Amino acid sequence: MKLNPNTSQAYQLLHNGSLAMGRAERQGIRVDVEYVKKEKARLSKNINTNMTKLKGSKFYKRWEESVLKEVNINSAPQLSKFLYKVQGLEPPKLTEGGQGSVDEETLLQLNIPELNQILQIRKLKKIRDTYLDQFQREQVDGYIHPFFNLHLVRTYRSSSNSPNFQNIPKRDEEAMQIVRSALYPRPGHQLLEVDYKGLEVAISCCYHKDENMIKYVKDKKTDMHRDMMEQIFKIKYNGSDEHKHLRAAAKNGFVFPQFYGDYFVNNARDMACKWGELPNGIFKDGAGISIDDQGTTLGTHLRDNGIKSIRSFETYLEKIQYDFWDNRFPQYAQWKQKWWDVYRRRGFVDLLTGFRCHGVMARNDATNYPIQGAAFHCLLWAFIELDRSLMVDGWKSRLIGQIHDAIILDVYPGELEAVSELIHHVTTKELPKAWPWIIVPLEVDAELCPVDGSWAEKESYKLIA
DNA sequence: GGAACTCGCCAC
DNA sequence: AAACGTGGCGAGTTCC
Repeated sequence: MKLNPNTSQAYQLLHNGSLAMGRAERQGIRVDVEYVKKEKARLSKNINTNMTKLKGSKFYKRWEESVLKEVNINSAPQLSKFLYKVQGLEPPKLTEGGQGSVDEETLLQLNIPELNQILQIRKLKKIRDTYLDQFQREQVDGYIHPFFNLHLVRTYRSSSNSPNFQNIPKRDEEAMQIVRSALYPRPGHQLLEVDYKGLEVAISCCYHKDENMIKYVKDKKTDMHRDMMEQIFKIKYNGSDEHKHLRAAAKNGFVFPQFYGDYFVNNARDMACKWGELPNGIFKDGAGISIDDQGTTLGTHLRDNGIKSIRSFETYLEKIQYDFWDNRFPQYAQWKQKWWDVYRRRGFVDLLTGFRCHGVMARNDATNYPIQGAAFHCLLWAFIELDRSLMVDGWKSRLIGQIHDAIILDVYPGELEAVSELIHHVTTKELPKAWPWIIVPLEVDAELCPVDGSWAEKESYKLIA
């Protein structure tokens, strides 16, 4: 895959982007080194306690007897061999390389207490060895300086390394707390994070111009994921926590994978495993989350509606998939076909931002690359413009990083309001003016940490009053 | 002793 | 007809 900013506009974006990223890299993010050391020690103790417990189990003894050398619970091949060859269990899933998988989803499915213990140890090790270790290793005088690369990704997105600032835990509450509690703004400042809402969906509209999808993006009263939740689970959305959970299941288990090119068989399996009650998925009678005041469970509800097995859920999702592309978003579907045809004829696809993707591509790539790349370029354009503004106007606030569709700043509290307004203006007003091909409104969300507070303490924040 | 590989897992 | 996009990184393993 050849790097090819095909126009001078694209070149300028990379050039100015590199300079802006460089300035953010130089700023860095403060690390509480003492905290990191203490937290690593605490995790180590916790890991040891868990190890001791595990070693006392019959499971572990049987494992020990089956190997010549010492048992290594970090070794996927060793665990796979023990479970599927020695113990003779049926692998619920195979890896890419054809071995019995021992990833989290698989081990949960096997439903063995010792495996859950291994998962707990894995999680703590990940926090300690991937994140805290990295911060300690990479910090200089109490600051890390993550790199933000613009020249490494086939889609013209960015990447980050040393340490990677773009994969800090967020969803898992415990991991999020531990890791983000290590990161701070400069003394007397506060961290601010601004992210585009549904940026890739919005940018996809600029390519395919699907009227129904544009309506979803433009009209705040509509909600694509809520509608899909109602269709997939045959439930009227009521805003309860349980229904929010199902909305997220529809979004992350069907809608987004479909956008990336996945299909109903995988969707059905994933949703049943991830969001259902194991080991029998959402279809076990009486299992799963309750969906109303009477305590009816999702499993029962689906059975009442004729969906009695993963197989029948699959068949049902197949219909929904065809409806999704044939009726709901037909213009998006046509665009995907057209873009693939264009790639096969010419051997490349162009981005709305003046970049060109060459090289061997699979069908999904030809549509995913231009969307992913152009979406990031929106962020990059705003980043450059904000960097310039903050510098020209002599603000004390600084840009310190970027996560594909989000910008992270180190803000001087006295400038918070002015900077907020500037950010809102640049990201949602100036960008669409500069790039007229952006035909849907862009929105941003923000989160703010207390003055001298860590990144774990962020709370939702309105950019403009 | 290091390169290249697999596997697992974190983010968008 | 086919079937999930982009990264970085750690640990284990194999090969040279």
